Amino acid sequence: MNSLSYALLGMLVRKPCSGYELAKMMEVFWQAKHSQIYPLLSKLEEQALLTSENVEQTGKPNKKIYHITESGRQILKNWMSKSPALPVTRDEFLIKAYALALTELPTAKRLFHDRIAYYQTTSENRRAKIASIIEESGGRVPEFGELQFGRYIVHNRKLKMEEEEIAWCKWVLSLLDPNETN
Amino acid sequence: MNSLSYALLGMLVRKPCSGYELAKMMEVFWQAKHSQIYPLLSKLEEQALLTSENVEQTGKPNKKIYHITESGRQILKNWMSKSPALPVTRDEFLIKAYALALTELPTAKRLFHDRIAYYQTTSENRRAKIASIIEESGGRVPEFGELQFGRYIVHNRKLKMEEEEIAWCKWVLSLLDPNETN
DNA sequence: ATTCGCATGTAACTAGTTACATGATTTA
DNA sequence: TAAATCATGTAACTAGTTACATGCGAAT
Repeated sequence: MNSLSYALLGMLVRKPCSGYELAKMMEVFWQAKHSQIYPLLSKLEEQALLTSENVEQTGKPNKKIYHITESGRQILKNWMSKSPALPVTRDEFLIKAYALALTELPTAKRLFHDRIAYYQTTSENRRAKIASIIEESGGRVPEFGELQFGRYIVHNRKLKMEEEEIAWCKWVLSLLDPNETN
Repeated sequence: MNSLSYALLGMLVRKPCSGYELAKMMEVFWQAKHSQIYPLLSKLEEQALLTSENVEQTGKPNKKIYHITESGRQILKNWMSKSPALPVTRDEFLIKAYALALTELPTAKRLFHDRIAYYQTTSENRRAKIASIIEESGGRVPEFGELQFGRYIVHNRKLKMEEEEIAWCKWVLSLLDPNETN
């Protein structure tokens, strides 16, 4: 049982999903590839933490919908109360920021402008996502105990992070050229 | 050449270091283990991106100090101007937050309180680190072009992130118990 | 015409972790 | 006296990525 296993179980608590859907939903945590997800789902099914159901489709490939079992739910709940492993962020951009003295000013500025553009896009998508969660919850913020609560707080965390990144980039740009308004 | 290679080159631009020191300094980016770092340093030396110097010590084990070469510097500079790979954050805590509905309220609250405690410690260390960088720069904020600039902005990014995490945890706690002041 | 979305899988590889191995000095 | 710091390395393993493989329907 690695953290990806728990992530999959966690998403299946909310609703039964196909591997394909899970791969897309994994974006909130980190982007696991389908080549890692599919074999893991099989393994979790072998361990009876999941069951699967084949769904025939027309015009689209058939799919396998996974459901969490009671023992899957138990294992997840158990793991929940243990103190989590330290987070790891692997971000090449920080290496570039660290070694910034090596580049020319225009290159440095471009790096930060591109970063802002990227996070502007992701944060807009994030706001739309949060709005859709609120909509799904009948137009109000989900409360603890409701299935949507976890999703709601996690996407909010991500949004904050994305907005913070933009703010930091703007701060660095202001240091890069003290005379201009970026 | 993977991102860890560039991270090592980047840190060696600032000053020559031993593998042991580099392993500790890697904390700003992510915590790479020495078992990954030592063999990589050898490989980078084979490729002539680094040179090493043996330093005999008394009372302590001897060490190998690595220096970046001109071609190492060139390769790093070249990589700098390319657009960076997307950041990846693997954080088990987010999985727990997502599946929060599965736990009882006291467990949920403990999870967030522990998280706050952890980031309170790291953010205090971070502030000390930033203060020491400013001190090293003669008591003022380093400017673009100075070697310390990159370190300064990166540690500031980390500090913001840590403070944001605490703020988010407090927000979640306020949702968990709307009647108490956390 | 080509690319995108749907959908699932395996094979080969690279990256990262844990454990093994050693050993003196310093601090709690 | 137990643990932490300094210091470097290898072996065995797990986790994650890239590439291979297939194929229809819809949109551009």
